[in-house]
Amino acid sequence: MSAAGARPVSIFDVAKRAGVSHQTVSRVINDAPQVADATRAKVKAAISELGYRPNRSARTLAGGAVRSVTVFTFDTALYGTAETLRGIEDGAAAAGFTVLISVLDPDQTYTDDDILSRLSHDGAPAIVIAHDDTTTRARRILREARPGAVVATGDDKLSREPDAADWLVSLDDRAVAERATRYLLSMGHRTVHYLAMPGRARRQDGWADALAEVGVEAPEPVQSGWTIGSAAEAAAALVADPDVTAIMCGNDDLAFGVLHAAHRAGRSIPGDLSVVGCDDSPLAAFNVPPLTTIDLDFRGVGRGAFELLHAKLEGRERPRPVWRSPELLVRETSGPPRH
Amino acid sequence: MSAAGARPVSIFDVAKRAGVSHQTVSRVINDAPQVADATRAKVKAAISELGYRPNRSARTLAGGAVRSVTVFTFDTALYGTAETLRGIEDGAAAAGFTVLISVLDPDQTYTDDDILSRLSHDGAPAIVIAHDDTTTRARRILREARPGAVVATGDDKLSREPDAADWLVSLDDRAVAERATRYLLSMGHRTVHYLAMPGRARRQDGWADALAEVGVEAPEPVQSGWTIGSAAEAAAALVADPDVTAIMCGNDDLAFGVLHAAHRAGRSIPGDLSVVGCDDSPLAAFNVPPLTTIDLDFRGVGRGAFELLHAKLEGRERPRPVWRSPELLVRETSGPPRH
DNA sequence: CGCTCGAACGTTAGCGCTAACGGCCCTTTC
DNA sequence: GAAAGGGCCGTTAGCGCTAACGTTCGAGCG
Repeated sequence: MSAAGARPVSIFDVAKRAGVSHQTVSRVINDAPQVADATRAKVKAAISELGYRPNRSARTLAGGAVRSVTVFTFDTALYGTAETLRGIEDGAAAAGFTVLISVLDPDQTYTDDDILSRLSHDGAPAIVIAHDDTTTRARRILREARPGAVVATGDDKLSREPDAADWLVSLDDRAVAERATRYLLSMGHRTVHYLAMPGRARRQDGWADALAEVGVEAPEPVQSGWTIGSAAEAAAALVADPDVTAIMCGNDDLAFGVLHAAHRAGRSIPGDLSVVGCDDSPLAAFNVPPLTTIDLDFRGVGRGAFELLHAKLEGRERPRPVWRSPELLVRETSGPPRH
Repeated sequence: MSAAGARPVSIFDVAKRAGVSHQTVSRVINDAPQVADATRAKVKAAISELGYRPNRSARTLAGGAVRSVTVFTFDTALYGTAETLRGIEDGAAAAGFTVLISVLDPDQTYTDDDILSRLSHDGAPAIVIAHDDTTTRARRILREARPGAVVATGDDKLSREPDAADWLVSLDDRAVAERATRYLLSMGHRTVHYLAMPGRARRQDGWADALAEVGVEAPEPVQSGWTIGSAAEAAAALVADPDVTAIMCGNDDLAFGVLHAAHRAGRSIPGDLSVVGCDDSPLAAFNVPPLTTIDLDFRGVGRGAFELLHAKLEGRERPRPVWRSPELLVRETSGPPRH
């Protein structure tokens, strides 16, 4: 244990104590072969006696294996991004990686340089959780600068790019929204309205596709912001309309906003109005009434994103996805229309 | 702009281009005085022409000013910790700091070395968001190793330590819970029950103190986990008891769990049962019915934590707190008891 | 007019680590 | 029994930056 203030113990201190060269110590801490067992044991003993811990900056500088990722996101507090981040952290911790966070303000415009200088060094690996325009732009900038070391999650409009398979880790948001919409249609609703969050274009596509399939013209989607309050406001007119019997929401938070607005408008759930969310956030199952939604494994996606990045860095094959597949959870905010 | 794959531009490349020494470039990027305006301009031009961006690892290694913080937390997805993290990130970004995340698993036991080796280098600064035993332990380990560079938020049992003022950034959780309990008492409830989350001992203290003030013996607090589900389960017996008319919850998530359990038990809110949360999470205002709770400015606390750390690193005075003071928000889950 | 002094730079020496290479010694092989 | 081959370890040279000290040169002074 190095005393506070004193110069931290370095690889040379360990080397002297163990009676070997500093390079041998380096070999031991990097699990390199070519070290005799006896020597290895001696070095490890010296390491723990002195409380030596490698300096990550020095390792990075000296050009060893990469051991950090920078995660770009626009909000660490939203359920989806928070869980994705958590998944990334899980994977990173298991691999001995350090995770750096860089939060991008959606209302700000960043230059290429603004984005790139947030990396710990030129060409450092990054994961972008892209759900809005700002993060999508950041993703493009980063990928241009370092195609081999940047992956992304999310489902913005640009995920349709041809090479997306190479760097995108994502659930099939289109299919997910399509399934939920079909479910509502199957309950007998004439049509389904859509409350859209910023970005996430593919969910909206899925909703539109499901309607097109049965020959129903899609009503104009209603645009909401990311907050519950903005959803309640955006949905006010929708819930006031007695002809509206089913609303599909971009995510659970928006659905809670709709539920709130519906309550204020005096409409009963699910009798007058069916509401379906997306994400299965922690509250969905415990809301009163419990929210019908789709379980999305964001944490798994985050882990998958890290693993893809890790594989790319080590030149390995793309690993197989490891997340749960989405599942429609029918609870108590949806049902057949009354009339 | 450095081409992908090619060696990134260094301070020497800039120096050559500008016709100065590398040290002059260093002075320019560090805003040091002693550089003629004309030279400074020349160097800045070279920097932008070449797309030079300083290597953070090299700067750290060379012993320049500290430019990163490691944040220790046990869950990045919980509302309180997520918002605190966000506040830290805000402050850090403004000061040009890099934020590293280190998530600690509450179910795991870490050695001193496990914790310390998560820092980017020996003695790197850290902020601990301490709400449970694991993070509290981490806080102690880190502070012992580097008292000058570790601050914490949260309100665990150990925040009563004598020197806490020096490193703790925290809301007065005791007063907050006391105020909420007093409010319930003032509505005519004979007593108030408490649903406790892990850690956060001071909130429980505040509740107990409020009861003691009016000479009511505090009922046994009910212990919950962090999840809404665990709260619903833990509160099942409580809500089934018709003598229980008011429950104070450790945070909003627990309150949602109680609301859910109460609904299942067929008790009406707030007629049969008053429920008060704590945190004012985004959903509280939009829940049906809207949740009575206390607004806590976690983001402000996070910013305050970063600013305290920053001040310590630069040897400045402790800055004044900058967060909103807590406020009781009486909404629709609380009221006078029916009988 | 020589001197001091300070502004404005340059030079040198590390920070702690890894890569690359070199050297020693003990086997193995024909 | 000499050559070839490895296993094991040491030496050297950086990575990109900053700290500390040196140097130059012109202004200001008596």
